[in-house]
Amino acid sequence: MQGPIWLEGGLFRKQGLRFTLPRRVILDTLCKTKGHLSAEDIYLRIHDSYPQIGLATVYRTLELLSKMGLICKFDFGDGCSRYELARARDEEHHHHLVCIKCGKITDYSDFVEEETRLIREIEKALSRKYDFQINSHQLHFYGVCKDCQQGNNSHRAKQERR
Amino acid sequence: MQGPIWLEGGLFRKQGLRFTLPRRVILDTLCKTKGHLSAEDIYLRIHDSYPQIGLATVYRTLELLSKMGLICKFDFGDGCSRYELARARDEEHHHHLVCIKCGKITDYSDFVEEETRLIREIEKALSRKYDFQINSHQLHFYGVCKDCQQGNNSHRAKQERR
DNA sequence: AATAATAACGATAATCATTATCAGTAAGAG
DNA sequence: CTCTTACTGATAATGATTATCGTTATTATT
Repeated sequence: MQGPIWLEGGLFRKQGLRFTLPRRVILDTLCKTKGHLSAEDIYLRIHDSYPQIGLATVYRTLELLSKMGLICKFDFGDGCSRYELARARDEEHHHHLVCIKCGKITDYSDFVEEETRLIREIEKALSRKYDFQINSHQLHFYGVCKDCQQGNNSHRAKQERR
Repeated sequence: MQGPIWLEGGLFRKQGLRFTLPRRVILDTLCKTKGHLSAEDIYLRIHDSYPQIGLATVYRTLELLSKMGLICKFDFGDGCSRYELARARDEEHHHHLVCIKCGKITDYSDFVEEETRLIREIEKALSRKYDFQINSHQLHFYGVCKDCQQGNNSHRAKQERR
């Protein structure tokens, strides 16, 4: 139950917030699993070791952590938001391949250097041209994963929604 | 009430589907407004000239058109899906700037050539490496638009959801 | 043309993710 | 020790989307 950045909860106290058990546990869960978890995924994982936690608290906490910039919220179009730990600037950045059949999400870090360079340029130019203060971006590729190409689509239960 | 590609509804009949009035009207609406419309936006716009149409039909039709590849479904994180006409390969491609305060979406076409070139490369490489058949991609930039930077955030009514 | 088969419709109920409410608990300030 | 307020969990409410169902309209078949 330890994390790198938020350790000791200084980040919270600084803002008059408290670094409570639910918050610690949720951050910890995201830290261990490296992303793509929905609120309910997180709720269920935590439930084993901490059955009293409420789903509302999970949602509330995710919202808070997201606003604090500790986690990122993604929408891959499968009907719910998914969250992952925000990586520090120097850590390895990655983007996502989303299978439109089984919903599986594959991280990739290939090309990120070129990507990042181009995206930085774009951000700079767009900021100027449209007077738009850019905070973040998301790049998702959609397609059919290896397994689903062979008709073997037995991944996520929640396949056919939306 | 005419569109370029789907005219005469050959695309529909080819698949045993019918090119009905609701479908024509919905495509037409998307054609006229160039995108970013939610299902309800579309429903309301159509309602003036075609009050009998049902919201369920709008959703059903959008789903169908999306699967046919005539329109694209986007999720900008504001709590509902948004749709726009799929542009032909040779038409001008664009991406989106999303204001996290007022929800305004700005299209841009700057840099698309470089972008497209890089994205094609990435697609090719990822397809090979991960055995992933890539169909489409989405690139969104999130930030604060001109108006909202000045505290003047009087855009969409549906501002503060999510 | 008459009929059968089926695509599509509109209304409405159901579902599901998310948010709001509310009463109770616990941490920190004085 | 008490007061204030952040936080919690349970539960109700909301809102977007989907499923259901009886009806209508189109195409195929006779």
